[in-house]
Amino acid sequence: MAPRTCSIANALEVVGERWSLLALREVFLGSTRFDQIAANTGASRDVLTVRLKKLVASGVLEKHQYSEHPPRHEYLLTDTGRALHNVMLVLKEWGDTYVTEGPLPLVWEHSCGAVLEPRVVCAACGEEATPESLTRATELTH
Amino acid sequence: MAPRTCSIANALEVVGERWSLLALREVFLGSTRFDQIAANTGASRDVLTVRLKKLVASGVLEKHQYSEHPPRHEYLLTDTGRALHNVMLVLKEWGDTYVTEGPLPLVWEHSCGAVLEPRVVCAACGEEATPESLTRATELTH
DNA sequence: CTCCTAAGTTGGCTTTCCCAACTCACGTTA
DNA sequence: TAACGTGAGTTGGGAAAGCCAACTTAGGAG
Repeated sequence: MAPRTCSIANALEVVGERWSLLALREVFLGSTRFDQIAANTGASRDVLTVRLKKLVASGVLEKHQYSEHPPRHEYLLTDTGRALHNVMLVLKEWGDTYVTEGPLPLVWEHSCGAVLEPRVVCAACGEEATPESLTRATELTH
Repeated sequence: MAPRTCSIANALEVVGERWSLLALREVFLGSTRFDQIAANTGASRDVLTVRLKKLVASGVLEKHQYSEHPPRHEYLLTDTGRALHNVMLVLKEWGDTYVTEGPLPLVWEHSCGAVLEPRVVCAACGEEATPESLTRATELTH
């Protein structure tokens, strides 16, 4: 049988390879240049080249020349890329809670003044979206 | 310089390899047996064996024997694993919006009656957590 | 001139991945 | 009791991807 098609698989097709999300993390944190991204992620330069090319081709990042003499570029988030911020927040929260030991290496403060603890809620009612509160609205064969 | 330590990297250390999240998706969807997971993800059986072992070792899944004669097992989510539901929802939402073309292959309905559109909000104030609404509460060297 | 930086490229080696076929323990069917 | 089916992996061999360090190229800076 053919594997299930779903948007999780599709999303991972774009950002699921090693180093892709970490490269994006760096851009979110303001390290937009190749050497910074390489140093801060630990990715090897050749792989990083391929990842960045793919992220640009997928419309997640764009390569922007910020100096002509000498030619220098930086990688910037597109709207599509900025939308991944959610993913990183939630993944970070899971890592904070279940994986990272000791003090958290990165903490965000929300504009309300509180340390950010992200919650995933239903846009319609504002209640938390738990596994139990969801039912499948499309039938799947399997 | 040493790469940045962060919970995103730590999380990806556990669930960032190819097939890990898709295997978890299957368990969330109720396909808890090896052959089902293999068929529905498309992962090769040897790699899937390694991934499932790692997820069990990491405390994300547990292997439960549901029949003694014949010996049969299924993979069940631990609390740690269930907490990844958020990640999948948000990743799926991103894939739905920016990657998947045509009709969405999987749609959830929330208990409030609406089709689920997940939003990531600050637990303290309930407002959406956007990149602009956040400031770093810890200093990082780089 | 020589040195330095940014942004990759290249070569060589190692590790993973993929696929199909095989195993093994048990049931079931005839 | 022999043949067949099923779940859950194992195994072998080739293809692809990843890692590392060194090299390149284009342009300042001293």
